[in-house]
Amino acid sequence: MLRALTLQDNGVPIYVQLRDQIAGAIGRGDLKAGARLPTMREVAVSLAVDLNTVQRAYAALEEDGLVTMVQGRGSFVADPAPPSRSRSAEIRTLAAKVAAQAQAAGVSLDELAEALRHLSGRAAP
Amino acid sequence: MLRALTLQDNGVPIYVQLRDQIAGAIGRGDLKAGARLPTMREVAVSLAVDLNTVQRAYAALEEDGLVTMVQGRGSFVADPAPPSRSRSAEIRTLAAKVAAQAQAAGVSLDELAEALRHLSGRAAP
DNA sequence: AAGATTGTATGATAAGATTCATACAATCTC
DNA sequence: GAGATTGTATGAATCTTATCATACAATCTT
Repeated sequence: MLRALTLQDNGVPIYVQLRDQIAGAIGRGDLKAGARLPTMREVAVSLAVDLNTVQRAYAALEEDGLVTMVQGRGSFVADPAPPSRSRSAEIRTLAAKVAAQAQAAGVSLDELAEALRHLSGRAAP
Repeated sequence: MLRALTLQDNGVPIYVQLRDQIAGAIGRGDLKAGARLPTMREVAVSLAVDLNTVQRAYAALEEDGLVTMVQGRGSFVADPAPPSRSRSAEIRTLAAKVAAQAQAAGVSLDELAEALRHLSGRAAP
């Protein structure tokens, strides 16, 4: 289940906030493959935001291969990971995304890398 | 010392990225109270960004009471040290979040950690 | 005092983001 | 098939971001 979307008045464009929050929910597993996303209109109304703005966020998610939209049905978490992409490219993409999160949180990449290695059970080299 | 500032093409306004990165550096202790910030012009030139944009980021930081600017002298970290609360806990939270994303993407934590190290190693000046 | 450095300011311009209003198209339910 | 739901699309208006060019003011160095 998708935790309630929230908007902050911190200069980050609304559609970026929506895109990142939903992408996070998908990556985190809160929204599993095939799960239905809230309707664009639902999001627009609940957040008092324009339908076009929500559409932009959803379109960006589709662009990233995270969701698929079907007219008349709704929007769903995409089933497969993009197959045409090489694995190393996927890793780089994830790393770039994560790097942005880390910077926003004021965490250096080295700090995060170390914390991840710690989580994985191995000690740093 | 302030770690190299970087910009990402992810829809977040440049001045917001600069503001958040510098605020993070201050909160993290990379920039201690009284320390001098890089010149607005230095930042503008090194990142190929307009002086006005950098000024906007700095003005936002001054608005938040994080830095003070003195004409002719430079910009400095404000004296009242910002409350850096439980930093290691923040890092662990971020790491857990990111770990979930990596797992959803089929990327091992070690692979991601290495990719992050790579990103951090070739940071632009 | 002179020159260089640094922050401050402005006005024009272009691109991006957001809203409003409205309409159409595909899908589902009855 | 009729009606409701949902995604798709457009065009205008407004505000925000970012750039460019230029200039001024305070401070420091010499």
